[in-house]
Amino acid sequence: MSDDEIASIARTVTIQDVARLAGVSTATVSRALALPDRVAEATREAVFSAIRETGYTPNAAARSLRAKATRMVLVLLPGLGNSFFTPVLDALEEVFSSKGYGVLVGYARQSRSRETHYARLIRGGQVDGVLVITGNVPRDEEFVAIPESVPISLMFSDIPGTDQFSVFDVDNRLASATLVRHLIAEGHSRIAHIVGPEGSLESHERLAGFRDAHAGAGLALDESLVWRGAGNFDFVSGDRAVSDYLAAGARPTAVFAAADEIALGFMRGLKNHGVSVPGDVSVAGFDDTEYAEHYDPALTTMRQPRTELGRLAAHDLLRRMMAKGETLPRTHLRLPCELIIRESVRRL
Amino acid sequence: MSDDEIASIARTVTIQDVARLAGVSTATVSRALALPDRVAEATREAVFSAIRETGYTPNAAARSLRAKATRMVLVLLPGLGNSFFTPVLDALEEVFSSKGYGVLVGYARQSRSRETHYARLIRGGQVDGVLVITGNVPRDEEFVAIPESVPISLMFSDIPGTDQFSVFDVDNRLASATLVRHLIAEGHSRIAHIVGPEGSLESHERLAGFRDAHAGAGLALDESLVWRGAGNFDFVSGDRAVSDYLAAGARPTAVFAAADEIALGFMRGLKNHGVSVPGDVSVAGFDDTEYAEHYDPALTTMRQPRTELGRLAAHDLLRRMMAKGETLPRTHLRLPCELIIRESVRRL
DNA sequence: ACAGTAGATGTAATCGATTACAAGAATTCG
DNA sequence: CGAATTCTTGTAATCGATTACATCTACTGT
Repeated sequence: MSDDEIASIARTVTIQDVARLAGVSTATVSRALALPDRVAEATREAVFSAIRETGYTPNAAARSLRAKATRMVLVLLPGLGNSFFTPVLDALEEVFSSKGYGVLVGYARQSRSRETHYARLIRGGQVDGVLVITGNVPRDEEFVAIPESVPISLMFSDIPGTDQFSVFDVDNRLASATLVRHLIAEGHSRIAHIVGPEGSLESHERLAGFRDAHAGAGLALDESLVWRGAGNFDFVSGDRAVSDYLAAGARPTAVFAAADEIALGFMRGLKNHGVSVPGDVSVAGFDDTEYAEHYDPALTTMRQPRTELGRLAAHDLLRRMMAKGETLPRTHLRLPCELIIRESVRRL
Repeated sequence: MSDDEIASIARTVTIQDVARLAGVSTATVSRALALPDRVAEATREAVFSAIRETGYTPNAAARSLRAKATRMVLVLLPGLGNSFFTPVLDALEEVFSSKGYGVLVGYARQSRSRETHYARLIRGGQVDGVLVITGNVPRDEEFVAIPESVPISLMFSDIPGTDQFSVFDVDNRLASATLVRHLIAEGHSRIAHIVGPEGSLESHERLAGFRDAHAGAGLALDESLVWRGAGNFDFVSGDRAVSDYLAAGARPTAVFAAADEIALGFMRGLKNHGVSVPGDVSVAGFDDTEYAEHYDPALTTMRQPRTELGRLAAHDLLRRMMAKGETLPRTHLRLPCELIIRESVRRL
């Protein structure tokens, strides 16, 4: 006990202190830690005992400086507001921390200074790798390019026109079409779509899939049933779409929202106007977030394999970070989505 | 453009490169950056121009080594499964990143190796401060004490018997009693409580508040209406409590769940058995997470000021980290909760 | 018994930025 | 005009760990 107490009060313990106590050089201490079988049994024990006695922990900054690696990855999210991201972050933390990497989170909300902050982090060598989730790669005020030595991967959204980054996503267009085809198969022919936020590639792709399904079924698409104006993948945007529904001349029998949160907000708003789901109108979402299953009514949706994609992206990034020097060819992994049928869609 | 390209391809730029290009010493470059008015106008411009040309960004590890500070804070959460934490993390990231600090997230799920990992991070000087949200301070395999030089604050849950850390929380007992008093005021006298996970201080306090309210109102408490067995603050635990409800001899007219997620899971489970809320039974939660408002029926609950508590805790930690050397007296901040009345509780 | 080899350990350079100290240049003032 | 003061800049030590290289010891085989 007194040992521990001393250790916690004394000035930070360095490798010098350990070396002195063990009666060896700092090189030997370092080796005992990094390559235990390259030091003699007795020495090793002396070193470990000294380490225990002093409570020594190597200084990360010194190690990083020498090794040119920080064992940190930066995960950039658009914010945590949407529960879509939580299992992703969960999976990432799981994999990275199990390999001894720290996970730095950054929210890439629309803020210039914040973007600069994160660009600096990357260019300052503070992180060994970056995962950009549904967003853009940060640039600093001088728009200086990110060094290629730091591997960057994108998740859930590609950046068109670049071949520079690895991508882990799903085929939003195909998944969207599959879902809408299901609605059609259930007997719906007047289907509306609450489009996701403008400027988002996923929104665009899902809308394309919505059109594909109509075309594939030889169904005419009423353009007045394409409801734009969602500011985000959130409740509020869904709630706002209620007015589109109420204003529609001939009301749709089914509504496909570009995301679960939008669908939930929409259904809640509908309820306030006495419209029942799926009695009066069927509703489907996209993502299969945790709340989709537990909402009342439980939501029919497309499941994105978020946890799996997170794990795979993490392992891929790990591989790249290890491959010091050579740059591996970019990975583009697309995992299939799965149609989850629940209560919010009724057969006509 | 060619400049940027060269900068991104060349080996990492150091202060030496900038000094050489600007025709000054590294000391001058460093000063131009840190104390601009201590270098001559002309020199400063030469330095900045060289920095721009090379795309130089100071190496964080080198700076940390010298400065003995990393400008990183560690935020330990029990996991992100519960949406309770997202606004907290949001607020923390907001404050810290605006002050140039990076936020490292760690999930303190029950895992020995993970705990060791984070304890090492702290002891290795990799972070300047720590925020432990609803959990314990990590210890490594040797249980060596955390150095006192790293400020640590706790959020939402105190660790009884310690005076070592600052705490930012609410009076769970009082808030719980207030909520239950509201139920009583609405005419309920048979009230059940779905107790939170065992071993959690908040669970314990909320149960105490539940009892206080009964005692205060001179109401006898039927111990068979204290439902334990929740594994966590989650849907599943709420769903599990449905069997307690169904098995109850004389059914309660209101149920107070120790957390919103539990309440939501409980209501969803009830629905599957044809029990309606608030028609057949009233339900109240605790926390006021985002979904409480948007659920159907919208949930009556106690709001914890999560964002505000997050901001205040962040600023306090920032102050402590700046105060290099002296240790400031610990802060214990309690913010009041607010009763949010919605649809899930019916007047009897 | 001795050259050759393997094993263990120490010496010192190195990573990149910061900063105390020194020194030189420019300015002020009596 | 010379001394004192202020500005500006450079030199070199420093932060703590890693590692190439050198050195020394202890075996091995003939």
